[in-house]
Amino acid sequence: MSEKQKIKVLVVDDEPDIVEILQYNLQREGYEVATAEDGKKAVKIASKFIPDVILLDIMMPHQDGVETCLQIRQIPELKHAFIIFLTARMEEYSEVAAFDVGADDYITKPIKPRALMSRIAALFRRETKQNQEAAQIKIKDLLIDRGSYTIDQNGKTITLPKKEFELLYFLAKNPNTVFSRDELLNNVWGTDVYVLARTVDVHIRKVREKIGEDYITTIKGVGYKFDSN
Amino acid sequence: MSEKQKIKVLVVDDEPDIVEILQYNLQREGYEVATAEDGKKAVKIASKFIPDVILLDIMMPHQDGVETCLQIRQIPELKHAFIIFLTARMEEYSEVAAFDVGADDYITKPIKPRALMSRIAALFRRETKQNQEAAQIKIKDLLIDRGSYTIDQNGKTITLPKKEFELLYFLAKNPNTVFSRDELLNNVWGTDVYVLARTVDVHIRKVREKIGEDYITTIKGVGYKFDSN
DNA sequence: ACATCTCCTTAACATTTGCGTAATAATCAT
DNA sequence: ATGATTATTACGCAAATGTTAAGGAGATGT
Repeated sequence: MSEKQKIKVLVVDDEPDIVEILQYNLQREGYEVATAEDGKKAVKIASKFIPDVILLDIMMPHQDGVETCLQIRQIPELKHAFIIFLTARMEEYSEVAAFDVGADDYITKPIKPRALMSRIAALFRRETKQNQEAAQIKIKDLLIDRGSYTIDQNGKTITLPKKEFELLYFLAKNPNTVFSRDELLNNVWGTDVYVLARTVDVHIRKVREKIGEDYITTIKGVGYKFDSN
Repeated sequence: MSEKQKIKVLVVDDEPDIVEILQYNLQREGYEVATAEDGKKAVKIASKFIPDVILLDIMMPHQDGVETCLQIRQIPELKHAFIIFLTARMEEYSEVAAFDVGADDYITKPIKPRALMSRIAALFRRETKQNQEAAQIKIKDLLIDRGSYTIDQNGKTITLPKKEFELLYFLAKNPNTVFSRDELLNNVWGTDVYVLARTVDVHIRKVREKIGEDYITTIKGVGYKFDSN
């Protein structure tokens, strides 16, 4: 799967200055940003934009952040979005029935962009792999181990660069199945990169060079497959 | 779930934001709450308040959570109170140190209120202690010892600063597993510390400088791993 | 409380590596 | 044999990492 999927952030604040600062900083960090200037618009936009993170000002005209948060949580796709409240002062904490309605965090103004950015980034850091299953593929005399990014071949350890490893991993995961170059590009490189199909050939060659010629078969006019026989 | 007598919780943290979040949520759940902003005040308040549960930040100025925990355990009435450490960093002070001084559980920040609430509730249903983890790791020609924060390499003693030690310890604890910089930040620095990912590189280099180049391998585009071969 | 020292983080610069492309050679199908 | 497809090689570039240095915050010692 492509890792380049942008994380989507919705910024909701009635002060244009703050929205702008946050938007600028978030976009610079590579997030996809939408904005709303009040609660009602926020709900509307959120239901279509489906953000991963929502920065929500508590004090807003017409409809405050708490009410807005409640409504957003009604939307099934947003049940597990991160909602971070922005609050001017802690006294407003009396209004903070915030956590009743499912806020995940809150930040007091004035907002320090840098700190906020790291905080959001931290939300999406992958959890430790400790609990994660060791993704290994055993096929023929190869042990392809995703955890260590290495291949064991009869006791010999082979290290492959990222693309080569992922190419082999994908083919080995679906043995005896032919994939066209385009299919391989989609599955290994991702759908959002534009690369010549011939690039696959080069990577196939490098993999063969390192593990040997007896694994990946060429089907002329079609593509490549990992052969388990 | 209403008890005849309210369960008393003492919250100790130097960050007012966190204290408030916890206080608010705890009170909403029907707990009686007291707070303290540092370790010394915590001991003082605890001796009068006699809480059933103590939420204790590990990192605090002047007097840290471990020392505070020790002192609290001296108080006869609090011998059997539940003490839960709040820690930003998984590896901080090692769980060993924490459980040595009588902690019952620990929770890593950022704190998700709802999760914490159910965990506290769970404390009163069953008493479960986490498994202790090894204080020493033997791998290759290294003996990594948490207690002394030192590494023995063929009889030679190497002393590492905290961050470098924690980094090496974490990698060595999960050998042959690649961790991205973000994962390392999460597990060694913690989730609420705002640091550039490249900081990891610098620490990796310093560790390599001290123990040699033959332990930590770089997987370009992925991260680092401790290699046990 | 003050001065000192250590370590952490960042920034700047150097280096390396892997990726993608293109050019050329080999192979296959008809 | 010939056109088409794939194999192989080499190379430039961009991105990732390595490396060094400096500033500052917190800890430590006096």
